[in-house]
Amino acid sequence: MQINLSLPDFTGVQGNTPEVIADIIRKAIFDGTFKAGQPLRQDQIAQALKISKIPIREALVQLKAEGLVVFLPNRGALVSRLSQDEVKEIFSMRLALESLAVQNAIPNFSEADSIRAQGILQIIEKEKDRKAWNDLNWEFHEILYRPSGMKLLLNSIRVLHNNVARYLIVYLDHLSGATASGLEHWEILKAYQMGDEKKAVQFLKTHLVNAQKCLIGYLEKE
Amino acid sequence: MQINLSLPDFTGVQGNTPEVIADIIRKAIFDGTFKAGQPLRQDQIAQALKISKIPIREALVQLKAEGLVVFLPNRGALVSRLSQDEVKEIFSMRLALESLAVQNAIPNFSEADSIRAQGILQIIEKEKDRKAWNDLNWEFHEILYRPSGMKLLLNSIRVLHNNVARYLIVYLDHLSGATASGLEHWEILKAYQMGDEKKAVQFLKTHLVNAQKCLIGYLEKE
DNA sequence: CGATCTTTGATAGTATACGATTATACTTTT
DNA sequence: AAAAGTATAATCGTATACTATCAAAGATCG
Repeated sequence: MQINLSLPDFTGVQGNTPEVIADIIRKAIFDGTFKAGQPLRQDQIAQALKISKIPIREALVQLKAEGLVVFLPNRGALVSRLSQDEVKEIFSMRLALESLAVQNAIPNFSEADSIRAQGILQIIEKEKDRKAWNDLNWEFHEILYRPSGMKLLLNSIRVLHNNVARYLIVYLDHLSGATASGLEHWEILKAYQMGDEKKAVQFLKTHLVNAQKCLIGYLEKE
Repeated sequence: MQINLSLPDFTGVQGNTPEVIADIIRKAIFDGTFKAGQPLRQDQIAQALKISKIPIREALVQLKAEGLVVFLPNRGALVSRLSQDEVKEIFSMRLALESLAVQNAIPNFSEADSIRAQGILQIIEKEKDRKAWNDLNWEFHEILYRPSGMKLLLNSIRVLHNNVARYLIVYLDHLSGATASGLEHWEILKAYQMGDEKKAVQFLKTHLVNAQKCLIGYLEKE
């Protein structure tokens, strides 16, 4: 069976192939091309991208390490499913790590950062497309954390964020919660502008707890 | 050139091959067979293990995701080096995540856990071999964190721990610091036994800060 | 008619082979 | 003799080809 699998035409893109492939598959998981629990057929992806399986496999191993994919023995890779407990765990970890980032970022948070963050918050309110909304959402949070200068930390946060964001993008009508989320964003930003670590962490916590509730609620209905 | 690379003879071991290979290479990095900065020649490892390169590469990708290995374009994989900033970052992340684990573990910490932990602390004091010492050290910490029931968290902690532990094992005369470390271990355990989260976290912090000092001191001499 | 065995197709996993890139050693030229 | 250029070797990265494994459909037997 030849499933019509549309993946971006990648012709001699920069950088090493497995990384590029991993990006493509990661995005496909985000936009719902690959749904949770779905098998990722190596031959099929290889055909769609017009390359061999080897770099695909390496990309899948990378995604496995990020938690987006699981391997079953002799049955290949699937898009991972999160249990409720795992979701709670991820949000707990995010809170711990993002609080750390906030504390280290605020002292270095510049006027330029502040302006960029405001700009994003203004755009995001009007954004209807879920995927684009999520990209902007991450961009905002990245502006908050990057001034910490902690690259490893930022990367870990990104991985955790991705793991829950993909559900919010694909499965939820998040736009209902988006306005609340937007208010929380402004609160966090205000705390940043006042250099108030404690408040920033506190609003971050509210923000994460609400997102968690939203996702857990969905998982319960399943 | 045929380097005499001795890796364990792996003959039809259980589980999927790349994982097993990753274990072998990981251990080789810990015991100094592969030193920081050293290139990991795929053909060479493949020969030593009597398999092809493909599973080796997948193992290396896995280790890359764990931060133990970096890939340079067309130059293959190297054992990664940590900068001072990265070391500090890792210890900060460890503190954040291990504190979280402590808080979630203490309510579920059983009498059996307590006895096992004591046993390990008694053995570890007499252990001279660095590698064995480290294994016991991790085993102790795992007993402290596992009752949290948070598997993803535990895994993240393990990865971070590994990243700094390999320096402590291979490059440092850690036995000088081992006695201090031993005392800190007992303090943490006592706090656990009393169910005192705050104290446990506090002693954990001391423990990590001291380990960090030790490692930073070494890196400065380099 | 139902349960178990067998066969067959699909897919994962691995080895081999090859092209591309980079490092090294040697030669040549100034 | 030093520098530059070229040839050679080593190694990475990927494609192709093969084998092992699993799942499902059909066949055989009770």
